Amino acid sequence: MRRDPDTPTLSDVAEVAGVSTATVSRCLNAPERVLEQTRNRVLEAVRTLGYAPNFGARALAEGRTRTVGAIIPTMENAIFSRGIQAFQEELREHGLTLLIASSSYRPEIEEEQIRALVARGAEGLLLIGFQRNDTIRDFLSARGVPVLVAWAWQDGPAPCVGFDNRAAMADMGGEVIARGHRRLALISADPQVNDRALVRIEGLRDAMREAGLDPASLIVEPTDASLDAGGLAFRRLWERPDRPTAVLCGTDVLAAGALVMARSLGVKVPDQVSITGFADLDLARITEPPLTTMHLPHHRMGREAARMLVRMIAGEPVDSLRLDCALVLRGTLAGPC
Amino acid sequence: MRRDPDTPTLSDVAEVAGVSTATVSRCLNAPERVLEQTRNRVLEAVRTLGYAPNFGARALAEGRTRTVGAIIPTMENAIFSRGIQAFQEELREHGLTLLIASSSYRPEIEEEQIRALVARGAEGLLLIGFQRNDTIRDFLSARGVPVLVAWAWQDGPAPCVGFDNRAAMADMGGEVIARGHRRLALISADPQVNDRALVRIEGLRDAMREAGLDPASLIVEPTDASLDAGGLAFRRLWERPDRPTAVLCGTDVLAAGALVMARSLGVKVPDQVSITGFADLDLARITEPPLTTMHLPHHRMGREAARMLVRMIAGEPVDSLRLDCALVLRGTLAGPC
DNA sequence: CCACGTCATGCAAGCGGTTACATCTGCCCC
DNA sequence: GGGGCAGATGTAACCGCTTGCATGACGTGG
Repeated sequence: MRRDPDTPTLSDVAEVAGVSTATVSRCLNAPERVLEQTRNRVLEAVRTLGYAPNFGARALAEGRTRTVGAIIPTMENAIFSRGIQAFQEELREHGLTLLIASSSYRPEIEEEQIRALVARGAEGLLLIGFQRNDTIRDFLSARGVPVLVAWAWQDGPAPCVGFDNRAAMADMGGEVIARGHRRLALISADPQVNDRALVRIEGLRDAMREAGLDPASLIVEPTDASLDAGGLAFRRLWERPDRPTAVLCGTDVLAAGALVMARSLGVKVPDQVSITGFADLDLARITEPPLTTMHLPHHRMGREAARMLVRMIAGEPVDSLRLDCALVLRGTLAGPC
Repeated sequence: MRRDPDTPTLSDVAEVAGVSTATVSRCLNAPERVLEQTRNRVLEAVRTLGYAPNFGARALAEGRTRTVGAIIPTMENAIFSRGIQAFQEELREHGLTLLIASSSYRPEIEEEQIRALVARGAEGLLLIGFQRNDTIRDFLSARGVPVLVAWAWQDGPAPCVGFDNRAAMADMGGEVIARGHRRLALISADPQVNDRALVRIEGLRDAMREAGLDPASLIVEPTDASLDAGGLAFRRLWERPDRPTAVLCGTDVLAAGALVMARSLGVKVPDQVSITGFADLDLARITEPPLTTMHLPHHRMGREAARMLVRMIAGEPVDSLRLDCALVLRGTLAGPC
């Protein structure tokens, strides 16, 4: 310990106020249990000394850190930052602080970060998606850290809050097919490392099957989660001999990238090709034409996630929560030409 | 302390491995000081027990938390999330974890969050902008917590890393004026609570003065930092009898909102009005036409901020860092009609 | 063969709080 | 007057980890 020698401690305060450390501690944590006169004397000492409690000591003695952790793929994607913002706001109202880390969509980094946040005293963890290997699962359950999965909903024992990505994408697919499209493509994040992407692919295939189309005819174009990557994926699709008439995208970011690329290729949307997004971020409203997409209640999800995690930390049981999505028809979907 | 009785502690590990707690601690923190054979036995015990160190105890004994805090107005705005992402990545490489909070652009919340993060053991703080009242300044200096201001650069004693918002906006203004515009408007965040916005206004006035225009003729339209708010501000400007020929915006988000509104009002950009942004976010490339804006090196800033803060925490002196911005001419700026 | 250095490990004293329990005081009532 | 009780405060035992110092084993050179 090489702490600053002039940082005052509880016992410094106690000495100045002429009381015991117990009394000082009570003044700070349960003022009503101390005589007003004594309390004033103590608070005066606190003030003159500029005392503030030592975090480590308090955490050790009290057995809790009032801190929760969240690990998201990246803060750069608005799909996460919206929800995390709400999550943090709600946490704050419960007196909890947020420890945050990002995994860059890499499972090994996620694992490292899980360990790091737990080691930093996170009392509960918010994670994205269900995909996770057994060693880290074991670690988590051995440590008894409550984990809430967000941005995804799945029937099962693991507590989660999110959307039924599969059903939502099936809805979107149904809508596209209802417009007469038969040759569909999907620009998606890599389903190997992103289980939300995986179930969205499945959802789209469900819709095709439902409509009597061959799910195997779906062209899946996996790519990174960036604007430019979406654009490049679109170009690859467009260069195919069996060019699709509708390009669905796993996220708005990919769709926006596709749209920009279409524009620069001189392809008219939705006249020559339909494009759809997923998430209904701000950017869905600023593209031209504005993006037909699936609205996800990010804000609500973030808040609910915080509430659920608070209950889980308190040891109360929680039920997973599935939030509704809503198709938002804007300008990028039409019938095939 | 009401900790879970089956969470293993150092001495549990020590017992299982048949060594002292000191040896276990060394295995974890200075492996080279322990015989390989012993070390393996200990690590084996760590694994089977699922041991992870108790944060409070470690922080108390070691006198540090390896945690830094950042308080940003909101994570929803990509202008912050980009930089924070990079900040966190760099922090991780130094073995530090990020505690994050948001102020919603409200000084009193920022103050509360500063206290909260310091109480949670933040060893250093990243804050946005210089505006801050004295009580909280005193608190910070009394506690000796290093503070780095980011997203803004200003000559002065306070360490900071960012852009010269004033000069950058002056550049943008110069460019607009050079195209022949004389009636300028600026859609800006509220300069009362946002010092970056304030100096950007000043920068624009500098450019006007430089060009022989009356800086008082600048129409400033203050508003919230959202897409819709930008749109409404644009409409208010457009309804004025002395309609501006160029509408500069304090951020890309506002500019995108203005652009969308212009489109819905049937106003052609840049033929009837020029619009410029500030920040060069992804969304600047997806508007139609794409946005002329000021590129800010968010990523670089986030990384540098982390490096500087690490040095500050180590007690080393740091120099403020001014990063260069670059005008990006795209499609929303032209001469007046 | 012994003095001495090196290296691995153990012992135990903190680190700065919280809190169960003990103590003390003053008061009420029988 | 003494038993009992309530309320304010003090005492000290933790909480789980790090680390300076002590210990003991072993090897080396004189």
